[in-house]
Amino acid sequence: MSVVINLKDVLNAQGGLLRSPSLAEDAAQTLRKMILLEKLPPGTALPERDLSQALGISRTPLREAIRLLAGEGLVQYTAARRPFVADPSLEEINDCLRIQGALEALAGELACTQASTQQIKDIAQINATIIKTQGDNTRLHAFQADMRFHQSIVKAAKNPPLAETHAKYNARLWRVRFLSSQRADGRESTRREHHEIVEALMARDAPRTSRALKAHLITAEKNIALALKDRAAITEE
Amino acid sequence: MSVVINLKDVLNAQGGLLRSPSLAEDAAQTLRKMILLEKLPPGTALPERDLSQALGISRTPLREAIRLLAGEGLVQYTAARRPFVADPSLEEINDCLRIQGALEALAGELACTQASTQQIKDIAQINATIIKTQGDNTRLHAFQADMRFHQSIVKAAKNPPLAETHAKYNARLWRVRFLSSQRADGRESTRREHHEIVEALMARDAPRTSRALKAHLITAEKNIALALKDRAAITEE
DNA sequence: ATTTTAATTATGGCATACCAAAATACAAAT
DNA sequence: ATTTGTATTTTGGTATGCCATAATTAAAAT
Repeated sequence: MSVVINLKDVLNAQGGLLRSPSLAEDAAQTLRKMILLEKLPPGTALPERDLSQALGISRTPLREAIRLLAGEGLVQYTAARRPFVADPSLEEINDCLRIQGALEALAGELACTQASTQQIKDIAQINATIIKTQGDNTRLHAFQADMRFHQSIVKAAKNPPLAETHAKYNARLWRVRFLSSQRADGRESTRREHHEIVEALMARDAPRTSRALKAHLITAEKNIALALKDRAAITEE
Repeated sequence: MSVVINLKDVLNAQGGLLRSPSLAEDAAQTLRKMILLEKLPPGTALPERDLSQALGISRTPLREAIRLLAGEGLVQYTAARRPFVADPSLEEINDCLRIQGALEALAGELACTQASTQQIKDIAQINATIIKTQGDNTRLHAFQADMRFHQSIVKAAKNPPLAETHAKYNARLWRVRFLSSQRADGRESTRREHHEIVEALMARDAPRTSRALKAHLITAEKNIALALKDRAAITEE
């Protein structure tokens, strides 16, 4: 009798409880990160063979991963169906931000009636964390907390399709939002706006929450425009 | 020398200018229609082999088609990753309708500033067509005109990502909206609400347009609930 | 008759091979 | 040197086969 090792058990033992759903989803996650961290800058071609080889998988799941990212708007196709990392114009980014604003405004309204008091407390708690982390030089953590803040509001709306669509636009906007979060400018207005959002939620005042979230997204739009202008100036040096 | 027939030319000659993008997209469109017309009722299993054979293609493009539909929410997966036609609960449908309402309200607002006067005229024209077609016994045409009405508003907003997301929710809601459009009840309120939307657009009054579209979607929500209740009563007979 | 368990089948995930079309490199002509 | 035409290579689309696991059926035990 030969000793048969169950590879899956080994992997599960290694990675704890985190299952590996499929090579395609893993690859999608890997590529997502690479795109957002600009290891794959906007405009980069994504040839199936090279990428699949680089990731150590075959073309089939890699292809599927690319389609997933295309569905999120992170990847586009040329007329000849060649995939490349999306390179959104400022207009397109603003288009997405307006959508995100409308989605979050809806989420805020719904949260006012749907959220449990615990959920609203949690939201306030996350915001408190952001303020505390303010001084840290590790901006990444603060940024991630900010993402969690908005996600928790959407989650509190208890509308799964809304959460799903919101998540897609989040992925699509992650890169530029991270970029903009590096700037110190908007920090104070962000703090104020977050406070207003939390206050409105705690008062369960739907119109006020909606307004606060829309205003917050408009501020984000401005900050991103500034961040991109700075960056363009740096790039052309 | 043998006579080589270029199959693509033959097909293009036959189908006019409509190119056949890929087997996957064709299959997706075919399946979409079958789902919406309930030739594939909610809950139906979608085994890759059977379906691909039925459509005369291999599993690879069929698989891709299914993923596309899953991205639209028309197809879901069991825990064991077996795809089946989505069977949304009334809650989920309402969730989607609220999102659609927020998206269309945004579209209406944007259209007030972005749409050309010609586009607004076109929208009014489409609505006029709907009213004229009112008496026809062929409800399908009226329904399709209604879809065009809403789509043209979204198009006039000149926000491509918005149009894309709106289209996805349209696909997702097509079946129940068609169902609800078969009922005579809401017809008069639909007419009135459409009129208000057109008026608001022509006045380029963004808040009013937004309100009118939101109200319209809430009416749709009510009508769909009634239609589904009727249908449930019929089914259990 | 019901529950357990073992064998069988069905199904999705993945790798691979081939093809047509597009992109590229190269040669020839001007 | 530039352009044009042709050969080569690259690349996405598709078909097919194998594998592991889930679902189903059959058999056995209680």
